[in-house]
Amino acid sequence: MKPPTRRRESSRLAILDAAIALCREEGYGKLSIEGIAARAGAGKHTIYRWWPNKSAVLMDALDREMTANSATFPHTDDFVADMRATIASVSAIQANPDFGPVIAALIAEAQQQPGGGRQLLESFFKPRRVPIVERIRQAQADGELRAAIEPELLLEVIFGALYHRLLLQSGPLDEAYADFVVKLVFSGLITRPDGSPIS
Amino acid sequence: MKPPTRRRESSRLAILDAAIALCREEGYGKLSIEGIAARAGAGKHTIYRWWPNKSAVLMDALDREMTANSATFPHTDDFVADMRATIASVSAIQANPDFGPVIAALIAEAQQQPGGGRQLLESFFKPRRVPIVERIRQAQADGELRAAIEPELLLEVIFGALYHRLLLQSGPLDEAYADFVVKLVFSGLITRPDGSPIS
DNA sequence: GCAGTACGGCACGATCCGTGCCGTGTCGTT
DNA sequence: AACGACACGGCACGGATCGTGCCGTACTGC
Repeated sequence: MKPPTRRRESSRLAILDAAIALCREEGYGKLSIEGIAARAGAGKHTIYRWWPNKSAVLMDALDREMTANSATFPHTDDFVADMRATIASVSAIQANPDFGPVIAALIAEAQQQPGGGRQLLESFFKPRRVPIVERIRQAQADGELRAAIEPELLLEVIFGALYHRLLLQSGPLDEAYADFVVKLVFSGLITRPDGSPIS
Repeated sequence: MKPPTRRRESSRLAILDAAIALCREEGYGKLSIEGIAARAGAGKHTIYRWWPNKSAVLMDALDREMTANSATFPHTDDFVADMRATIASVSAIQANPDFGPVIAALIAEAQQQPGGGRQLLESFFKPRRVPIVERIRQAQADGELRAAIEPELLLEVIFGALYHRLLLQSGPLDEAYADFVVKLVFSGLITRPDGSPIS
C-alpha cells in the first residue's frame, strides 16, 4: 500500500534546491517559475503539476532545510531561562541571511491571496511552535505561570515582536532583543512567592 | 521661491484614487501601473515621472486617506487606559477592510528590495507613532512607568503583535486583543506603590 | 515486457513592464 | 499679450514571465 505516486524524487529535489538558491541569490522578487525550471533542468509542467505557485515551492524548500536546521528547545527547571534560549534560537534563525529573507518573502507572498496568511500560519509556523506551546503549558501546570492565558496568545506577541524586526528591520534580531521580549512578556505573569521581578 | 513644480494636481489625485480603489477591488497582486493609468485616465509616463514604483503610489494614496482618518490618542491621567484606547484605535484601523489589506500589501511589497522594510518603517509608520511615543515618555517622566526602557522598543512589541494578526490572520484585530496586548506588555512595568497588578 | 504516466523541451497568446516618441495643452516668464 | 518650456495623454515597442498545450522520451509498476 505505497502511496500511488510515480513522482520522480530527483526532479523534486532539484526544483526545491533551485528555488531556494535562486531566491537567495536574486531575491524573491526576481524568482520565477521559468527560472526555477531552467536552473533545475526541469520543465515548467513538472512544477505546475506538483505545486500551485512559486511560494508553495519555496515553502517546501525552506521546510526541508529547516527540519534539519531547527531551533533548540531546552527543557530545564528554569522556565524563563528555557524561553530565553528558545526565542534566542528562533531569532538567530530569522537573523540568518539564508533563512530570514526567505521567511519574510513567504509572509509577504501570503498577502496576495485572501486567507493566505492564515494558511501559512497553520501549515508552516504553528507546527514549529508546538514544542514551545508544550513548554508553556508545562510551566502553567507546574504553577510557574498564570494558567488563565492561552500559550498561543503569548507566542503571538513574542513572534510578532520578532517579525517586526524581520519585516521592518527596526533593529538587530539578536539575543539581547530576544531577552528583552521574553522578559517583557513574562515579567508580569510569573508567579513568585516573594513577588520579586525576574532579572 | 515657490517649488518649481508644474505638476498637475488633478492627475496626481486621480492616480492616487485609482491606485487605492483598484487595490481594494482586485487586491494588490493584480494592481498594475497600466491599470492605474487607464483607470485614472493618465499616461504611464506621468506615474513613472513622480513615483518610483507602484508601492510608492499606494503608500501616498493610503497616507492621504489616513491623515484624514487617523487613530485617536487620548491623554488623560490614566496612562494604561490611554494606551488601551490608543492601541484599540490603531487595531480598529488595521481591522478595517479599507485599510488593513493595503497596509499588509505595503509591508509585503517592502520585502522585495533590501532595506525596504526599514524605509517603510521610517517614512510611514514611525511618524504615526510619534504621539504614542510622546505619551509613553510623559508617563515615564511622571514616574508611572519604568524610565529605563525605550518607548520605541515597547511599541515594537505592541505593533508586532498587531501585525501578527494582520499578516497571519491569527485572530480578530478587536478591542479585546488590543487590551490583552497592552495589559501583557505593561503588567510588569507599571510602578505601583502597593505592587498590585493592573486589572 | 507492456502500458501508463511523469518527464524535459518547445511554442504559443496574454499580460505587464519600462521606455521612447508625438502632438497637445497649460503654466511661468518677459 | 506672446512666447517658450514642460507636463500631459496616447500610442507603440521589445523584453520578461505567465499558464497552457503538444510531442517524443524515459522511467515505473503491474
